[in-house]
Parts: sequence; structure tokens; C-alpha cells
Amino acid sequence: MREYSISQLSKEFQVTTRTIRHYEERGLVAPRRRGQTRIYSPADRTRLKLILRGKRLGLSLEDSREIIDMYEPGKSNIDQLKKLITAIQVQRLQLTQQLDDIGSLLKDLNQAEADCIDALKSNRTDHS
Amino acid sequence: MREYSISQLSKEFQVTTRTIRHYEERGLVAPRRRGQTRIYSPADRTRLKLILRGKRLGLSLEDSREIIDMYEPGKSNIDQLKKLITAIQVQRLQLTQQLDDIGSLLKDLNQAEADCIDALKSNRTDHS
DNA sequence: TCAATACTTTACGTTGACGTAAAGGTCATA
DNA sequence: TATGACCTTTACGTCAACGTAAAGTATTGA
Repeated sequence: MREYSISQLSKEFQVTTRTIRHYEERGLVAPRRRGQTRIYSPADRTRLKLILRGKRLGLSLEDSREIIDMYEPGKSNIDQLKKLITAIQVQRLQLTQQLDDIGSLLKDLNQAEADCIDALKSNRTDHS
Repeated sequence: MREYSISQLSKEFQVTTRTIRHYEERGLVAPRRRGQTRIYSPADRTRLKLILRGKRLGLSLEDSREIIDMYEPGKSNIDQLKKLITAIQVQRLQLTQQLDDIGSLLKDLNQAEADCIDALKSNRTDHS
């Protein structure tokens, strides 16, 4: 049953300790304490992973918090669940949109790269 | 040979005119003027599209500006081109990373949704 | 002619996501 | 015992990406 210090996680995930504490201020993680010192469980570590993944996808911390809270079992009344399902579908729409965007961008990048390479080639043979 | 007003584009892309002007302040678009009034060409419109796509992907305006500038032909000296190719490859790495992230998130969302639906079902038959 | 509508610039305000001191506690080891 | 290497809280600072007046110009229709 492993546990982690804040600096361990900050090194592992390449973020500052300030960042991790900031996520706690915003209510995205809540590690237990040993005295004053924060002790992170594997579950806490997973939350961090999810937050950072969300960040790479351009989600706000608030968005990530909501998504992460979806995975918490607990307090599931029916209305809550229905709300969650709607939220999930919205998220999914955004993500598929992003998939499209990425596809387009990758295509554009390939084209731009090919153009660059072509330009280099003609420059090499063209001694005008 | 169509042209657009700022409010037309703001409606089409669902952003405020302030936002579009902001992109201009940051050097991402430069529509011509008729008197004081901005007149957007189809090319300008395309730039806006690219900017907003970048935004959905979590790029900064600065990032988008660089990417967009890649597609400009003109001023291509060899060092410039090589720099661009490198930049493109970096971008591609980030994007494939994002693709991974999205795949993971979609999987998680599917799971969360399934869990919700299950919970609803058991709630319907379980009258405890 | 006057009111509405759409455009403009200038400039200060706001929000999110941290950065960056400053000041202090705890523990190992040289 | 004192020097690092960690950890803590408090709190002001910063930067990007706009928001939000405020004040003015230009055109159009009743």
C-alpha cells in the first residue's frame, strides 16, 4: 500500500509543488495528512493524472473536477445520475469534435512539412 | 469575391467582436479597411477558423499564430524552413499525445455512463 | 431630423492558473 | 548543534484571453 510525498508526485508529473497544492485549494484532490505533511494515496495520484490529462486537452480545472467527480460512486440519487449522463454526452461531443480538429491539423501539418521539404530540395538544386 | 463584416464572422463563429479584434491586436489577422471599418476576406475567415480550431485544442494564441504563419509561402530561407519542420514535428507529437488522451477519456466516459445507467436500472427495481 | 444599428478606438477590469517570495516547522546526519 | 533537505502556510504578483464600459463616427429608414 504505497504512498507518495508531494515532491515525488511533482517530479513524476513534471509540475511544481505549488501546482499540486493549487489543485487542492480548488478542491480537486484532498490527500490525508501526517501532522501537517500531505500524504498522497495511489487514488490521489490517479486523480492528479486525470487532472493533467484534462489539462492537456484544454479543460479547465473546474471541468476536470466535474469529470473526476463522475467516477466517485457515493451519493447517487437519480437526478444526479441523469445529470451526469447528460454531462458525459456533452463531454463526448466536445471530444469527438477535438478528434476532428486534430485530424485536420495533422493533415495540415503534414502538408506544411511536405511543402517545406520540397522547398529545401528545390533550393538544393536551384543555384540561381 | 465575397467579404465579411466583423459581426457576420462573430455570429458565424459564435465569438464576440471583441474577441476577433483581440486576435487582430495580437497579430493573428489583419483585415483590410474600408475607411475605418474592417473588411474580412475569405482568407481572413480561414485564419479565424484555424485560430478557433487551435483554441479548441488548447493552443495559445501565440502557438496558433506560429502554426498559421507556417502556411504562408513567402519568406522561406533554408534555416527558417528547417525551424518550421522541427516545430511541425513538435506539434505532431503533442497532437498524437492528445489523441491518446482523448481515447482514454472517451473510454472513461463510456464506463462512467454505463455505471450510471446500471445504477439507474437497479434503482428502478430496487425499492429498498 | 432623429433614432436605430453597426462600426470604431481607448482603456481599465476580470478570471483562471499558477509563480514567487517570505517566514517558519521537522528531521537526519556530519 | 547546525546545516541541508524536505515540508508547511500566507499572500501578493503575473500573464493570457478576453469582458466591459465609455465615447465617438457613419449609414440607413421612419
